[in-house]
Amino acid sequence: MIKITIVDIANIAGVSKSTVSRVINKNKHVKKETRDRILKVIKEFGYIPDNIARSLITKKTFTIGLIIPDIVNPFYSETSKIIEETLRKLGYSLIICNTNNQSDLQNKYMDILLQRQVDGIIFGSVKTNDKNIKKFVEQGFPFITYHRHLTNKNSNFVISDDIEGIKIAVKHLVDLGHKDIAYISGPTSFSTGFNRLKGFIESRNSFKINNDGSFIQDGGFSEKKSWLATKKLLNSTNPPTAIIAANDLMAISALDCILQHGFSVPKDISLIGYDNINLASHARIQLTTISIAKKKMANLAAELLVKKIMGKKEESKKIQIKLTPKLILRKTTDKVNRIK
Amino acid sequence: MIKITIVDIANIAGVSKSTVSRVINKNKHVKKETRDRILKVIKEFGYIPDNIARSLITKKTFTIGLIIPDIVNPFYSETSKIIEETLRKLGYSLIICNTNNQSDLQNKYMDILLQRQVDGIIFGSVKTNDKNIKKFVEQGFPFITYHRHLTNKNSNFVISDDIEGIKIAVKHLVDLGHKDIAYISGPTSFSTGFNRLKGFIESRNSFKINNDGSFIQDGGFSEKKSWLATKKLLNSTNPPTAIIAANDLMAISALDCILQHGFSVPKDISLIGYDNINLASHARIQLTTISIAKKKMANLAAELLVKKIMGKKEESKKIQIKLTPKLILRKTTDKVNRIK
DNA sequence: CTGAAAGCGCTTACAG
DNA sequence: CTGAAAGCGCTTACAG
Repeated sequence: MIKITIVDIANIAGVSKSTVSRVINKNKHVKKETRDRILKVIKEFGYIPDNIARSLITKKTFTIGLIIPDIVNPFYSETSKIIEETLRKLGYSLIICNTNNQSDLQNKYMDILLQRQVDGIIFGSVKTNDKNIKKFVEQGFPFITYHRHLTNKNSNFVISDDIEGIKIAVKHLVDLGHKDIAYISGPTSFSTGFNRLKGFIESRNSFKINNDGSFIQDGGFSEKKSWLATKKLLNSTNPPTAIIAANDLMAISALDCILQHGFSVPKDISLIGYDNINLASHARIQLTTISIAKKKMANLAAELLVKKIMGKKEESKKIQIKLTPKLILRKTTDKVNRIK
Repeated sequence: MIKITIVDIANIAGVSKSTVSRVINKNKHVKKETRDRILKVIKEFGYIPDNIARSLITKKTFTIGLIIPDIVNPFYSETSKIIEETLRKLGYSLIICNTNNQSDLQNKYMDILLQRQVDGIIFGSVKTNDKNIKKFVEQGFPFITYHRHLTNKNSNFVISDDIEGIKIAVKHLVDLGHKDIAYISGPTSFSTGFNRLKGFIESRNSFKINNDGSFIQDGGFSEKKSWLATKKLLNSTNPPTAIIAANDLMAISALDCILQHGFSVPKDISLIGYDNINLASHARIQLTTISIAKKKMANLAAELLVKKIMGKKEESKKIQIKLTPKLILRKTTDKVNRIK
């Protein structure tokens, strides 16, 4: 199949390629008859302008890169879908990159995306102190993070208020009479892990409940680590009556561990997750969790980044949005029940 | 930030841009000293060749489009991840497109991808008779389908043997003494739906078990429809003792329905899914299912498409691969137990 | 309202 | 081993 170009269309329609270009770009200054004639030829020959050639001049590729840890993680597949949909409606395509939380891979992806001249990058996961991404801030390269943020004062982000989220969870358990509440944390190198832990410590102090150091266990945002952390909590001399996990996957893994050890949820142990992934509401899971407005978050991240790229004046200032999380009550929390 | 180009590098290194180009493209015919000098300048100034300009000449974008129904469906997120990883290692980027099974959206995406000059397209979902995609076959545009195939004799695909898969499921239930086996089917406009149903009918006949017409219910590959189909089966005068669902999400939805109706699995009703998604193995699900070699499938689809694009002679022939599925025994099937 | 010319940042024969 | 020239398929001032 021979490629048909703007010159072919111009020749057939008996005009110059400049005029054809004007028609393609919906420029007003073309006589109606000329425009109609050209449009007809374009349709007849199924001409599609070459975006590569266009991009070379306009310096716009209408492509955005999305860098996330893992598309298999439901949180990221759900938000990716919203981002992709939002971007498509705005005329952009999405290049997807899974880093598996490896920073060398993330750096490689950043290079690849820059070489491909993407118009901007959305990060679904950043370490709070990521040096390479921080460079972007100085260079003025358009990017935004969602879910997690950088410490950098001028970075753009759309996140959920993670400190507040854990406070809501602790308050719920305290209201149910729990005083021995354990927390399975995520890595504090991420703002999510850091802020959620911060929220736990702060509210534990303000409620004056048991602040046993062993009640804080590292789950590394990993199902396996969470399982092991839970086991440790269950086998301790003073096991907690409630557990909060820093995300749902860890909570569900904790649930698995608790059941396998012969305990019952919520009778023996109350459990709260975080994120409200689809799986959390399944009939056999019914996990009480903290919901973050992930659709809104994803949608805003995509929309605001595009506005920034398009250079709307109002959007040239920094984007820093914090959405409010809320408690989703299901079947894994109940009044404290001290068997011992 | 001013963009640094090949001309800048050439000037600084005191050579022509042709020579710089040769170095970038790892062309042998450059004197070692010259090469080293240029490489040094490139590194010093952080020069990154512009892929857009390159693509305009080479007609290669090293970009592949992936068209799938829904990245949130675990089957597609898991296979997408493998595809993305495989492609990255081969130097390609992935543009992702969610169609939600809407054919107009699929057509729109095909136009977008063509305009962006992708080197090829991977389809994770095709209707067996899709006319627009069939056109690609005639035009010789490089593409491959995985999981589902077109009827077209010359199309490229990597699939799992779906007829065989259901036969394995039926045989397992028959071995457990089941004679009243229901089937919740997917749309037959997809090869998966068609072949799995075909497998069910064929093996039901060959085993000479109850071939009641009402035992085949349409679940449309939808959780909601599956739930309703299951309800219908449970409320019938002669309910089945076992149910096979054409995919795991439908099976898990069926499980939910069965439990909510006060029946027990597998005591009252045995249940088999299809696909073996991660969720199927969860402690609270434990779904017996048919596993398809999805990682291998995704990996092969990506690898073979790239080979085809690179024009290796051996790969210029059509790619038609059928992988063998297998039974994954868990906790949702048991010997028949006729309570009535 | 329309066209000729320059140019985007590269690669690729063609010479030497 | 290296350079000058042409060209990929467009857009964009500049003229008229």
